[in-house]
Amino acid sequence: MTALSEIKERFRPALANLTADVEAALAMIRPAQDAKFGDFQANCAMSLAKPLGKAPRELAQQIVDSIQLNDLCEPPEIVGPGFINLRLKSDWLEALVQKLVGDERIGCDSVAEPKTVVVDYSSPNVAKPMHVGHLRSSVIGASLCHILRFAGHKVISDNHIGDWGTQFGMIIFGYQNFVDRAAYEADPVGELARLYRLVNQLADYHDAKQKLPQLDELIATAEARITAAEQSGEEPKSLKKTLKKLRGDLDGLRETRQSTESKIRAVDSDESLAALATEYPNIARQARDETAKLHAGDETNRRLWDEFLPECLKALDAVYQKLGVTFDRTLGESFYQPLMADVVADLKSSGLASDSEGAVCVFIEGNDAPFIVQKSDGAFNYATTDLATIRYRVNEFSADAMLYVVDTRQSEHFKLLFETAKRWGYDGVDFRHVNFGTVLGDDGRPFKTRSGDTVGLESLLDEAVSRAYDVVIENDPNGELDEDTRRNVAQAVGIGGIKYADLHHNRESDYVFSWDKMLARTGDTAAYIQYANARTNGIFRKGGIDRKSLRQTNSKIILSHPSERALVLQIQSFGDVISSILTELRPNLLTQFLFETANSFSAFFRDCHVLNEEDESLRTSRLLLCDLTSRTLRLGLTLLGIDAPERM
RNA sequence: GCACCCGUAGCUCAAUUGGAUAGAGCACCGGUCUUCGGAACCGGGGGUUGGAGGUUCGAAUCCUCCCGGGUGUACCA
Repeated sequence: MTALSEIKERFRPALANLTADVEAALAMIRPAQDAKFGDFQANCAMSLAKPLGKAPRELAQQIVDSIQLNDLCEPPEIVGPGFINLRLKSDWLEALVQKLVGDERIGCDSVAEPKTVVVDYSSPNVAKPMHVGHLRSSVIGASLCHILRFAGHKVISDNHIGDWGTQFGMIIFGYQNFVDRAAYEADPVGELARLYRLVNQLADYHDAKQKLPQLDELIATAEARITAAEQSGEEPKSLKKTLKKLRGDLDGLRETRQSTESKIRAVDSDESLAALATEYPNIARQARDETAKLHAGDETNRRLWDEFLPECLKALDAVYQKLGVTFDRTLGESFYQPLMADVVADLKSSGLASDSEGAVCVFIEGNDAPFIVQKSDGAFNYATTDLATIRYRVNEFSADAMLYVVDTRQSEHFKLLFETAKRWGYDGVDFRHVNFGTVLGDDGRPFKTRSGDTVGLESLLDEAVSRAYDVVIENDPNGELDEDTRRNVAQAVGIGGIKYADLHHNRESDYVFSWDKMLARTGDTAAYIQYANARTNGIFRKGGIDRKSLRQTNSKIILSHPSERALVLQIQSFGDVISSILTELRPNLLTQFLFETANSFSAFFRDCHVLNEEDESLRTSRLLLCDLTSRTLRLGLTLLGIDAPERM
């Protein structure tokens, strides 16, 4: 229970008499935006008044009069157009906190109806090393799993890895033609990654060469259009617009041409690459053929796949270990291959899918592009896999809900997927595309290295830890921490910093990646919250106080100072925050809560002495608050997937 | 062309989904310290929420138009 949930229950019967949609009205009872308005505010009177033909303030008074709040709040105030301002009575708040100090869940109730939720996140392609693009999916997905599980749901986290796509054909082809045995023996995954890049580069090269003349043609046409428009005698206003559009197109084409050219130049300027390019003019098709052979059950390719895959998985595991992310299942695309033909046959026989231009498609009205479940060459694609996956998850796990923590750019795919799945019979499943924005560099473009490559995730994590280690040393000039502790703190602060930076942004927006902000010694960072927690630990260490037995004393909580009151008011809202996250799936609500909690603690710590407090009962009460704060911070960080070092 | 998204302080981002005077962090300026842990705390300046209309008790949020930017768009995932 939280104060807010209790207030809502008191309001419920009164509001039920006034509206059919009680939940909507209850949702308008909220924490006060400003402390001067009290602790909570009910904003429902204004919107309810109109349909009832009443004056809002009058209605507010009527609501207040019909509710029993004496024990809970000071007399409510009706202000402005009809706000109802509520302030908790101190003894009620003290009694509430009294329960929290002995409660591992910090007042957060388990959900009444636990659901089976499959969370699909991270999902890298095993053929290429993980990069910064996988960060958000992994971090947000893992955090949502923790939170859903904590709330009482049955959660199955699933890493839907790409282990069957066209990229694998590239590796196989590369391995058969270009492998460096010694390098492969020493570091199989490193060599496979090199082969992938090589084949990809050569394929891109030929593709670029082929496209260049077309591009030049397009550019010429675009230029001609601009000239024509300029001479068309169009009205100035609309001409300006037309020109702007045309010039934008032209710029885009030129940019494409430039990158196309540089791909060609990169190969041409390297003698051995150029030779390979000449030797393998059809490398893209050859790689595709290897993929097709693999899918068709070719023995050699299957054997290679069996050989490569465990190595790739091992490499992924190493990254996940550094990141501190785990999965219940790792069921990749290959796992669903045996089910694919049935899926398509089923869709066809039920009339959902039909042939079009040689491909098997599901058409959803209102969408231009069809949902292609089988390509014209007979191969299946990710749409097919995703449908097979849905069927499997419902059959095997009895999934009630599926969350897909995937880049927002794939929203159309999921729109079509969910719609198709519903028509296919899975309309009882709660599908959610938990979309997120792109990680940008400080130039506002997707985060890349200086040379234009994507940033490898593993090196990113290593750098974070190493930078954090430098900060740890800097902050510990007297060497109070031993080397092991230093390393642990660096790990927690570095990895935690990356995660926190990611999670504290609203997941739907893009954000700019910044080392300085993530690991800053000041501000809204993981380190700030970890530090607040470490400070509370310091108090118990210094006081030689055993926290377990402290909790068992069951001493009375005394709120003698506004900062104490503010701190507990903040902490008791933990359950409200968790329940918001359950519906909105936004971990940034939790980072915000933790930052505010750490802030409130700092104020409390400044204003209220703990160890030096002479009044024994007040001292114990404050120690209990320190313990409660620390447990809240630790639990919150854990739910984000961030470690909370004992000291730092 | 069509569809979707975004534009908030110098910078990076919030804003409980229509609530009261739009908030944080960074940066900048000024302050706190015989430190229960200074990786801390307090104060200050900084805004026509891209622009113009509209809807209503009330708009950053909803509607229309305009300006600026991004993404996706038939067989990659």
